[in-house]
Amino acid sequence: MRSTDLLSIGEVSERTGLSVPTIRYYEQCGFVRASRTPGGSRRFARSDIRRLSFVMLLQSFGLSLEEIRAAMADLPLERAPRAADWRRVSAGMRDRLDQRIAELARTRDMLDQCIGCGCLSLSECALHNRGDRAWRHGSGAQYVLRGRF
Amino acid sequence: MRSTDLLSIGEVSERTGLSVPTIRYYEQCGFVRASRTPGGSRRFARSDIRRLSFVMLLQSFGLSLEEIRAAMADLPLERAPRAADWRRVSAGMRDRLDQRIAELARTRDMLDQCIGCGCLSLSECALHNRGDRAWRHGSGAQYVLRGRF
DNA sequence: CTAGAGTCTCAAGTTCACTTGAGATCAAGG
DNA sequence: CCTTGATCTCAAGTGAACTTGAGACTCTAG
Repeated sequence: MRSTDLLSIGEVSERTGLSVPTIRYYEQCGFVRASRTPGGSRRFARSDIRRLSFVMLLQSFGLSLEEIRAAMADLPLERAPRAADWRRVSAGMRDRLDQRIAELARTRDMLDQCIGCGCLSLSECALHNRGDRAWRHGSGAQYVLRGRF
Repeated sequence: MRSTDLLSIGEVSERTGLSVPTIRYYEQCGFVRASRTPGGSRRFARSDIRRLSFVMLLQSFGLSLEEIRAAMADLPLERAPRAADWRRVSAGMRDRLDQRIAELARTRDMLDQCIGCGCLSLSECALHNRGDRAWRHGSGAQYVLRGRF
């Protein structure tokens, strides 16, 4: 084991906490690309752990896999990302995170206000209308409006 | 129309932005309870709009319908909630919202730090381990770890 | 060399949160 | 009375994100 610094899918599973099938699924989604042994078993680079951890992090922010794919689009798949690559991607996330924090804080303040003044008219007051752009936007299937981070 | 202050499902749909089938679904979930006309059509109280708006709000925070059900559990279904009822429920949400904001802020700071120092070891550093309680918690099906707000 | 653990692929199942469809019924204007 | 639009119920379909199962192959310790 550890002849080179390549990892089996089981090792990656232990280090990330992701199940083995999930890692295969994520490879299929394009988040990582594993090389293969002559026999056909996947071998992952150490940097893939970082990649997968990042996927999990963005997921905890409420992003869908598709959004995560977009966010990580300019991390090179064919080689281990350099610090500069990570910096670029993470900086974008930082901005979105800031925005989301600000939005939640705004919502909290409005909640305080509505509760405090006793109006409670969530449907008419700013509290609900804060999301106007999103509701009823497209005509097609909407499905879940996830955390949207 | 508007003989009493009861609303048809279409009117509720227009005022909340929810589709008609979704409102029926939410009734089935127990978020609202509509009375019926002799003919069998649903009639909603005005306070049900507030209820549904609140559901949408919590959903935008990333809560699942089950979590929302739990959060709204002590809003009385059989009568229009009073200001005091809303205050109680909203106060609980306010706390969770505060916690979530703090958690996101912490994550942002750690992201800054990791990016800044160049370590980028999301898997070992505090950034990822921040969520330790959640990962690999139950042995059964986990499915999506949604926004978790 | 062999037993057992780990992997492989591919297909099908599952949960959540709805949406879509079919066919019947209700409600109100002309 | 008739038509048109809203509503009803019930069943089945959908998309996302995985999980589970079946059957075969690989790898490594003894």
